[in-house]
Amino acid sequence: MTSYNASVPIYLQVVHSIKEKMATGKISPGDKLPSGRELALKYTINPNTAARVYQTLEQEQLLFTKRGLGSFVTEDKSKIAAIREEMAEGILEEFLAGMERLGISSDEAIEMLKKRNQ
Amino acid sequence: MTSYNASVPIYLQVVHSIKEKMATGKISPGDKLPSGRELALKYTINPNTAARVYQTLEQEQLLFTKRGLGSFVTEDKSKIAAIREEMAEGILEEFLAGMERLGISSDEAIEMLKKRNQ
Amino acid sequence: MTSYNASVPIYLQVVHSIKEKMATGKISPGDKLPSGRELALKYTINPNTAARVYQTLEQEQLLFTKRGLGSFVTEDKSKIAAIREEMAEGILEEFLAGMERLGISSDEAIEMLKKRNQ
Amino acid sequence: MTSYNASVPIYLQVVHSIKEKMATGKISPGDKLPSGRELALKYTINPNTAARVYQTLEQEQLLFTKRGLGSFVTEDKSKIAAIREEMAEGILEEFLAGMERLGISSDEAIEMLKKRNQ
DNA sequence: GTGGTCTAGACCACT
DNA sequence: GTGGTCTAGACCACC
Repeated sequence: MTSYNASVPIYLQVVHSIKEKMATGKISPGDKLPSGRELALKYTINPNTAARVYQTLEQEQLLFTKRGLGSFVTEDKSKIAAIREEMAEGILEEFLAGMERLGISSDEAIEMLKKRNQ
Repeated sequence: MTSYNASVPIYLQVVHSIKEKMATGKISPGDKLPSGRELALKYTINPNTAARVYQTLEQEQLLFTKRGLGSFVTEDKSKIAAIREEMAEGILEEFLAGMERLGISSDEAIEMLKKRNQ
Repeated sequence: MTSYNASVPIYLQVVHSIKEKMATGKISPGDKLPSGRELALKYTINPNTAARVYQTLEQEQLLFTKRGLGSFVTEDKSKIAAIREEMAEGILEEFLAGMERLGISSDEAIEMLKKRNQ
Repeated sequence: MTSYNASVPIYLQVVHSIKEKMATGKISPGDKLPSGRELALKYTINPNTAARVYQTLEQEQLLFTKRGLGSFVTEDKSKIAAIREEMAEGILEEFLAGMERLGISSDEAIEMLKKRNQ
């Protein structure tokens, strides 16, 4: 997590942070995730909040829990690919929205990118 | 009372918000800005923090202040144009950085944009 | 408590005093400046006012600040040379202005200086 | 009086201000000066302080008082000329002192003046 | 320890 | 009314 944003619930911030680690390969399919208590310490959040983080990720089938063993990143690589695309999509949206706020069209934005990339 | 917020300082957030209004033409050269006290009320910040906002913008020569009259957007349109470019640049940077974090190159990012734009 | 003093703001007085030390070589490029709290004690001003002093000098790129370490005189000697000239210029202006108020021209003022210097 | 300086007694500041008016011809030999009470109002000082101002100027024979009529600028033009020189001398001293603080000699200072005067 | 930010409230100068 | 300055005291982040 880079910067704290007051309007987004903490548990979603942590969810996002973990998704990013999955999407970027910092954690891989099958990897064990820290325990709820560890997560709570790491992000200095309430254990209940930590539990909610894993609960949310589990609902999205991005991790599975083995009773007594802990939580693990899903083995389903397509899921991982999906969140990667989803995050890319989000970044793209944000980019276009920011540009539009400045009155810059998608086409112009693409031109700027190309120029910069030369 | 309100606990300190770690992320981007409030005064810079407000500075950014005003810059955006300048860059997008929502406020124009010569326009009077709200008084420090009004700004403080509008953003529910302390008058001193509001003062710091205008102080920062004045240092960047984006506004000028007439004692006892208020603060006004600079008449220098080139300054306004400059911040528009600067902000676009910033958004662009952030976009590329986010994409890179996902392991997506500039070229790929441009392709994604094009596809989306069709 | 201490009643407000109308003349030159304290923080600018201190700024000037530090600039003079830079210009005269009493403090050199890279030197560590006293901490904000020390400065506050030294000049018996509020820590916030002391902070403003360094903040002002930093904006003029005459010092740089390392978080948690302190503030240091800029390594850029040209900046130092520039303020020396700037201060000399200011003194010169004040001199000529004072003489003019007495109805003494620049030429006459130079003559007086020469005479005195013999 | 332009700027308030805490270290100089108020009555001397006012004395200086009046001397300047004499030296620059804003008030002329024989002119009537404001009454003590008027002076006190004008500079928002205590009437006793105002009295001390005139007392000081009278000691220097720069003004004389006619009982029941008020205070008047001395008719002795040489006195006026003297304070003009005295003030010029003071400005000159201050100039050289300031330059010396910057490590600039009298000769160099004169050179700077000449250059500027071209 | 360092600097950075924020609040609360005061007084002043200018118009 | 406006902005400008200053104080007092708090909390946070970095080292």
